[in-house]
Amino acid sequence: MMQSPTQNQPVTFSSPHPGAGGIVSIMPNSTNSAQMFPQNGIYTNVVRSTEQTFGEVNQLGGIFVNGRPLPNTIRLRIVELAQLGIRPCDISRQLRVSHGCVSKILARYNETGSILPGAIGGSKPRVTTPSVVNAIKDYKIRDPGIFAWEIRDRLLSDCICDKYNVPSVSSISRILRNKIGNVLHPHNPLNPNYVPATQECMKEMSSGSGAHPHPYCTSPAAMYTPYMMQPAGSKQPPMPTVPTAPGCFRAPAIPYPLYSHSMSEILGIPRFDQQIPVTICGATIPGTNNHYPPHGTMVIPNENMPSAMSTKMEDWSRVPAYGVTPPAQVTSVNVNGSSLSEIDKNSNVTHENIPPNTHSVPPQTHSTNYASISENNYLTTSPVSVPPPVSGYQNSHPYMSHQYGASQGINGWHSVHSGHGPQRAISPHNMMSQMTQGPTGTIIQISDHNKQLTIKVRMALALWLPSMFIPSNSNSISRRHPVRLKFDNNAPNKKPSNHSHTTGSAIGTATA
DNA sequence: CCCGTAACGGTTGAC
DNA sequence: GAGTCAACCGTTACG
Repeated sequence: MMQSPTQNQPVTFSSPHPGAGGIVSIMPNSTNSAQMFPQNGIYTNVVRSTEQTFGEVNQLGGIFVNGRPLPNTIRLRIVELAQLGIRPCDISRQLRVSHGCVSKILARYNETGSILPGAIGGSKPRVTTPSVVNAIKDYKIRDPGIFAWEIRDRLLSDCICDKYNVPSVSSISRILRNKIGNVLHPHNPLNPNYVPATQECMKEMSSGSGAHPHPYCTSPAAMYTPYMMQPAGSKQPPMPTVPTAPGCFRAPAIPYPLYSHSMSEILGIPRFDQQIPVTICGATIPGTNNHYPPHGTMVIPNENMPSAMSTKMEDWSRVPAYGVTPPAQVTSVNVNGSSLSEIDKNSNVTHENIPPNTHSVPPQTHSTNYASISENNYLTTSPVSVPPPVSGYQNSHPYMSHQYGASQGINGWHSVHSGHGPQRAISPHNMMSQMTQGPTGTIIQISDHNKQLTIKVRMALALWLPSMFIPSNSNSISRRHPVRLKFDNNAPNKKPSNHSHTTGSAIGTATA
């Protein structure tokens, strides 16, 4: 009964597989159709082909990826159901998520207010941040005889560090030995007993010898190396240059450790976790600090956001809907009635390319299918009449990743904004993040017209997520989304098998 | 039966 | 680039 409208069309994937040349186009046929298109939202014959790689079935019949977080949609649904008074055991059964996981997610939510999973991987954050090092340097300059343990005490008493991130005495000693020592050099201007460098010193520096056998080398280059100059061949990127913007409209220089060699930073786009407060004539612009705390709540005020949830929403744009980045993208999707592939042959949607989002879109009823959980907990779909979109946006599936506008751009996973209507540019990179929320969901909108942020529609998730979670109230979907993904209602209404679907689906097909 | 939690095997990313 | 390590994940079993 349910059949994708794209089922008669080739499905184009943007495959990360190098041998695929980046793009894979697959025409559905009798052998791969079950994997490419959901049957009642379920991908049949998928676990068998992909369970070696990812996708397992728990005791409740739910699909999970070992080691990876549940989709945000399910995490949100768990919290929503709990707030409706549904018992955790019932939530567990309904969503086919283990009760331990439900318990953990709810406990985390109650404790932190966040439904997002924690930061996976990586190392502990460094305690010897530039500010701490500078403070230590300052202490040492003011009192050259100060002991490391005294510095440690002062870091605490001056509230530069707390008991959790204060460096150890040995760390302070190492900093003093490796980084602070040259500050006390008599030729260093930071030294209270500063002695101007001699001509010989300057000559030595300009000679390009570059060899600094010890931190008290007379070369000024050595003196300033850790903080002022990057030695030749240093892996540290150079200190960012001061922007050329007018002084009253200028982001402060970012300490160089925040910079990396990522594509987005090469292009000058800050990471979402970068803390870049922007000031205009001395006043900090609210919302321009895109800092993303590990479990923090990034609250973007919006008048449409119910107060009960407004303080609980995070920056969804940064998190893939299933934790793992889908290895394939289906880009032949309908965008506001037009095939995406028609809009952009390269599978990228730019803001400029998206059809205008006119607020004069007449009220219309979509025949878009939205899946729902039936009483017997089988996943079914049914046509749902969707109210006219607010402000002309067309929504995607209510519980697929695009509900939150999550898509992956050059800066990781971004939310999607069609780029119509007034764009409020922000500094430093004209990125705007706006979060709105419907009755059960949230949309983040980010636009970046300076960088012409491209959007790759993750159809693989779009196809899969409806089978992972389905709202009980299809009318409660949020309706603002620039990309409309239509699910035809011609697919056969087939009773799903517990072991017949996983996240693989089109992904495995595309990467095969 | 429900719920909290430790153990387990797995993934991830910084170092 | 591979290895190590410590964080996280969801499932499972136990009390």
